[in-house]
Amino acid sequence: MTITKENTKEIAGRSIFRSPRVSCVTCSLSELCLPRGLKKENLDKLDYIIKNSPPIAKGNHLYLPGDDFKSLFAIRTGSVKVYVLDKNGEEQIIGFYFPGEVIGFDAINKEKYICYAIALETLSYCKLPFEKMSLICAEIPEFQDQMFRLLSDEISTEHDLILTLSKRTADEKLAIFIMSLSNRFAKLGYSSTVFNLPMSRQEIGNYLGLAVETVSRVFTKFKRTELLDVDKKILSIKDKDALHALCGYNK
Amino acid sequence: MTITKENTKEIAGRSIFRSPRVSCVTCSLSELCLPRGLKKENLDKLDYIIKNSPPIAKGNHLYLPGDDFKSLFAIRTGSVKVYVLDKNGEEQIIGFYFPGEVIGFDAINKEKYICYAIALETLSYCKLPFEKMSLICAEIPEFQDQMFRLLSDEISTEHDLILTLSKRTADEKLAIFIMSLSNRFAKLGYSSTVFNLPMSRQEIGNYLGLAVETVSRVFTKFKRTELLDVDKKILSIKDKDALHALCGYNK
DNA sequence: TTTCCCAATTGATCTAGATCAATTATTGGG
DNA sequence: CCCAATAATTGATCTAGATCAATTGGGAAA
Repeated sequence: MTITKENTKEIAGRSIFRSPRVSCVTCSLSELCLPRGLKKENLDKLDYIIKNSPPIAKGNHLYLPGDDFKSLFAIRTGSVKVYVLDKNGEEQIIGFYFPGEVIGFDAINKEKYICYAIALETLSYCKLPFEKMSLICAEIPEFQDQMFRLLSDEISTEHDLILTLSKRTADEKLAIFIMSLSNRFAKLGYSSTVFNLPMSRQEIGNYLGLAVETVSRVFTKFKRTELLDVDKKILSIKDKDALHALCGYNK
Repeated sequence: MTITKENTKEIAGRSIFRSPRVSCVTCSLSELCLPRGLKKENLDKLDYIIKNSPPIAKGNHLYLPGDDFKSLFAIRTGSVKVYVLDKNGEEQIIGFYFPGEVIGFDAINKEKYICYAIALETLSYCKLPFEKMSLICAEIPEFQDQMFRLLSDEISTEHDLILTLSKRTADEKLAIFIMSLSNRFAKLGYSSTVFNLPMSRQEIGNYLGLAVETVSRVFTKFKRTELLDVDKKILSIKDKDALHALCGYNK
């Protein structure tokens, strides 16, 4: 099946789903997201251009490859999977993204999105029009700095993934993956030890370059050796030190 | 051995090595490098801040992890290997860079370099002081655009590497590697079919997540099947189509 | 030129993780 | 609530590529 914007259903704008107009000034993510370190008056400028979009349901796409690049997207709640399709139509996952994280940077150069971005669960997000952002960058040095930092951060994250993929065993890959989630959730103020896995085992395997069966077996092994518990989607870390040790320097 | 700036010898500034002051305006790489698409008058501003450093010899480091981040580096001639050391002190190669390419982006966020960058052969480069670059970005919109494009490009390149590392066979990895070099050399105006490999087999393997022996065996196989010839460091592509086919969508 | 030292190649064997296969949850649609 | 489709687990086997081992080749120093 070819995926198009048309066959990914948008949630109806029913009042129950209609989020209040959220501003960067009051957003709980402002210390993680784009606004980090910006002064109040600059935040207002940002608020002026950022479009606080209505939530979309699980399974909907934020963008598709080939769409004209207009905006970056900041995640407010929920999670996103970014992937491409290879020559055989096989999904190849590039990353999972959570609240406070910004996606779409890889489209800047090509002026088209080159990946698929799909909501793994009900998703609310802010749309960041890139042209306008560029203008504000030129105006507010702190904001330009912050943009460069975000881009740089994305590059660092991918360096880490590169090292994980090319030099680690299945056990290490999964430990690194879990610790990465744990750390990101902790930053968001959630528990670092008990959390929900919004993606399937299949998707974890795909992302880490492992077969599903291997992911499942490593989870079973980690349960047996009391590193963690995982029941369906709920994961709880029982021996953080041991997991951390498996990660080596990463994470 | 711990690597420090001190034990990487700088080439003496002997007249034979002293390069003429090269400006972006006259540089043959200006259509690939930072200046791409900039108007003459803006190029002059760029020239004013860019430091055209004296060449360094093979084996010298451009920067070390932990050094304060001051500058990006644009390669003028020669090639650079960027790597980190893992917990066991093992080298982990992040990338190889050639003329017209810019390195150091991953340091912006941390304000420290996080990788090693070493010259694989005699290297000439331009030093791009980041603070000053930021100022020019705010002044010249085209220049800001170009900076964003370069960062975005780096992210795309790493996406490609991620896909290569996690989903490809040894044959495919090597084909992708060779085609990537071929394409980059072609852009520089060099032959796309005959070129020099500035890195060792060991380094190719490290970069692609393969053992040296595997790299050697795949080269032998490619020679046997007439895809290419490789004698020591000189590689010549004999069947570009077949190599391209092995790459799938990449490159 | 000779010697030393790595880099590269080639062969033999081993193993982590893939693939194939079967079974048992789970989930979502009607 | 039921059923069909899908996700996850577990077991058995296979294989690409790692590892171990030995040999060859080439370049730099004297």
